[in-house]
Amino acid sequence: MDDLKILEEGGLVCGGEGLDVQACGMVKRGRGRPRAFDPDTVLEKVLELFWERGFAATSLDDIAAATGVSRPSLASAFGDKEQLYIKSIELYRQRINEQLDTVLTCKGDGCTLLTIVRSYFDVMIDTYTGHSESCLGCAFMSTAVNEAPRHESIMDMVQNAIAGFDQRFEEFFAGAKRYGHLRPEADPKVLSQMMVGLTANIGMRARAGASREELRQIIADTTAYLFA
Amino acid sequence: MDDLKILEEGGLVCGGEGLDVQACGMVKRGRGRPRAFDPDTVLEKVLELFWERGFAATSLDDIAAATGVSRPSLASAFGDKEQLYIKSIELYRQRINEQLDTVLTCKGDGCTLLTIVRSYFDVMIDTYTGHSESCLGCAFMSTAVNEAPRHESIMDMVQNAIAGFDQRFEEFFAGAKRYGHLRPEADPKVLSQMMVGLTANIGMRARAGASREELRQIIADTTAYLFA
DNA sequence: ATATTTTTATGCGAAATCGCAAATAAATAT
DNA sequence: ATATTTATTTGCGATTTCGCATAAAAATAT
Repeated sequence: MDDLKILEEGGLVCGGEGLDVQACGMVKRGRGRPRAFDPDTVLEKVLELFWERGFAATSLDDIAAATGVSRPSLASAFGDKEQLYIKSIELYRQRINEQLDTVLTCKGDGCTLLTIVRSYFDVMIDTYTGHSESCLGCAFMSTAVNEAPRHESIMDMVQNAIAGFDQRFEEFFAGAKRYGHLRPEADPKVLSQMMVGLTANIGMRARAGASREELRQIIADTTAYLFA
Repeated sequence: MDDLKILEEGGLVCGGEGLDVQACGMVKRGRGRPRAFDPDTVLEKVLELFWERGFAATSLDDIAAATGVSRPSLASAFGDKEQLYIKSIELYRQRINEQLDTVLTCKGDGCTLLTIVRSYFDVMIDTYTGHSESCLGCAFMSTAVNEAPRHESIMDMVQNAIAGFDQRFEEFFAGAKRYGHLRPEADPKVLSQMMVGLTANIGMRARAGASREELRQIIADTTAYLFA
């Protein structure tokens, strides 16, 4: 039964009428009335709202209005407000992690540490400035960190995310060092902290209205200093 | 009349009974009933609440309960919730700025760039971890930045604070360079960004529960890398 | 067809939240 | 003393907010 639920949640929405279940892909629809919305699409919209307004200032009514999904339906699909928030931020995190997979690897020709690091920051700057009219910045730093002291589950998620970033950068620099792209005296842990620091810096500035160009300039200068 | 108000707000509370007005200092009390509370003391408590819970999750009732000052009195003394928040954060900012005055200067003997920078971070780490049972971090980064997109006045304050920090660090490093404490090829602007980045890094980690020792270690390593 | 299962729609209720207004209290000015 | 000024107290009212409970709807299973 739980297995079925997992399949449902992960799956796409089938057309419905005369469509063969097999042709539709993995999903064997369960018993009752089907969802009228796609959870991932809704979660995307939810993330947008929480990202801009923060957790506390976003009401479930706001979310219901923006998604067209009623509060009880939201609750039954995602749990209470805190769980909904966490699921939406996990979506954010997952999306960033996928981009990091793409960006934080050496792709053969003309690929230096500096170019990799800069392509990472390109991704982050786009994320921080690209999704809305208003200044969003980093959803983690700008909204989750705010709530951490009073919400244990959010605190756990934040700690987890930070640890994940740390590990990822450390492995990246350790690899770079192994392949001789890094001076032998450079410490992967220290460079990781620098990366997180620069990321935090531009994340904060982005939410305070800094332009993409401004942020790019900061990154151009600081990465040149650290990695050129 | 406006002058008088300013004097009141800035001044100390006089004992009241047989005390000579002159002996009490600058304050000539106005006409009506005197305040039953000291605005600065109240603002201190208000800051504490906002700092821990954030702006949106802190109600005026919470504040009234914690300070013993009724909501209408708070409103008449400080304005609405947003203004109250801003005034409490300005207190935070002012206190940090005073500490920066103390810390960001060369005090003669055995004073290197590294020791100055580290004493700066000592101050910040104490600020971020020292004021409460719970993990507070940086009041700006953790709470104000969250609200910036939806509150113009808070956005202005955040931009102002960031610009102030930038300027301060730039002047500091420019001075250090003038006196030969810095390699000629080092750029004050770049180092300023590094400082802000490291500050943002530990501010975020502090709110996520990082211990003082953990933060000190990060700072010891990164500052050694940058300034040793 | 009928029963079962799951989702949706509607609405209630209790609590919180904030601004405001009226009455009271405590000081100074004349 | 009396008037004036400013703060405090008390409480109302409108709105928001969230969880929950009940009824209707839409699918599948038998």
